[in-house]
Amino acid sequence: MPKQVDYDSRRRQIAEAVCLLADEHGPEGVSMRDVAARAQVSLGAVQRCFRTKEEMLLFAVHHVGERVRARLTADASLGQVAEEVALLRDEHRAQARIWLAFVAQAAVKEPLAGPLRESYAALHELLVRLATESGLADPPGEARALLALADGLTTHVLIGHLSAEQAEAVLRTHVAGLGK
Amino acid sequence: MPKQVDYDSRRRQIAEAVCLLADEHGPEGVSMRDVAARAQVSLGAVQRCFRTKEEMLLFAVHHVGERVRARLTADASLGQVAEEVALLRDEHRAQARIWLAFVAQAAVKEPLAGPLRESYAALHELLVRLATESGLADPPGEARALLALADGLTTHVLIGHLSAEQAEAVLRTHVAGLGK
DNA sequence: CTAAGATCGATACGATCGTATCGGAAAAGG
DNA sequence: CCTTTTCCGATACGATCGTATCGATCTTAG
Repeated sequence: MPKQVDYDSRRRQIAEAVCLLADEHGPEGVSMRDVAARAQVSLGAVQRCFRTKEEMLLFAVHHVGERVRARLTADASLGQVAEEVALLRDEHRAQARIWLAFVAQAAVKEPLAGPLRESYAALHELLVRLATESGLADPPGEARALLALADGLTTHVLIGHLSAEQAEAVLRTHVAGLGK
Repeated sequence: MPKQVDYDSRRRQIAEAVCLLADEHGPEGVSMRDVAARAQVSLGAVQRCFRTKEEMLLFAVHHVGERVRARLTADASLGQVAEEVALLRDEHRAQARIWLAFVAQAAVKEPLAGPLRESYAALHELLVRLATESGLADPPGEARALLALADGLTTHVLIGHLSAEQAEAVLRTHVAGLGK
């Protein structure tokens, strides 16, 4: 048997390149060739990892979801998690753009929505658990509100409608008011 | 002088076509040719109205913003406006998709962000006025929170993470809690 | 009626896209 | 050593994109 290649690690490597480019031009604006160049592999290599471009994007969405989720389980309080989800810090601005890009794409290209819903469900579950531990009434409702608020604030920061500081203040106020 | 054409009304007609197509394939996925076909004009006519595709998209963003804003000034209460902004009703689902599509595009293509910020600023101002009339403390903050919450909920409905009913419930609960 | 000029729509062009194809390099088993 | 299988990357292909060009057509002022 000849050469064997670790396709899974290569897939991740390519997914990273997809994210970098999606951050710059949006996910529809990334071409297979640019991805290949960014990932330092040939176009053929990308094609061998993913039969089609959509398959590649799908993998990338899932990949991003994993990364965000990984950062969260470490945190403890509702407020910390919310701030983490909101991706307000400068160093997470790129991740926020990627996320928004995929969300918008998913609203129009149904297949992409699957992995996204998965990620949101996981976040929701985490927030429900924390809300329950905090003794809040209606944890599912509070979780939904917090998640939507965080997402909306992130978007408004990306657009430039709010500054990161303003968004953070709004989020903190909301969390502070949760104890009724 | 020969034939004179009302370019402005044609621009609006084309913008409508852009919206219809952006709702189906996203704003990057609409081609000049498809727009022309949808607007029942020739490709040349579109080119004469807008020198470039970006110019056309920019006009379309502004156009959508106007339409949403027009529907709002009629309403009165904070809650009504919020529900209207959230675009939760089925018949506004298309507008919501268009809006999200442009927002995502703007996060990556800076020129598009201008008209969007304009629209958001107008909405913010309206909410601030209503919040002030309701005697709330910190009207700007509450307005920002409400706008972000509505936006986030809309997004989550579009993705399929929440049902319209769940989103509406969250929004109503938040508004109800505004009186402290 | 006629000439001038705005509008028209068809067509051309070059670039870029996703995908398919294919001969050769590389590596492991016989 | 040689065959076999896997991987490689260059190239080809057809479609579609945004944009530019151009002669025909229509409208109106004189």
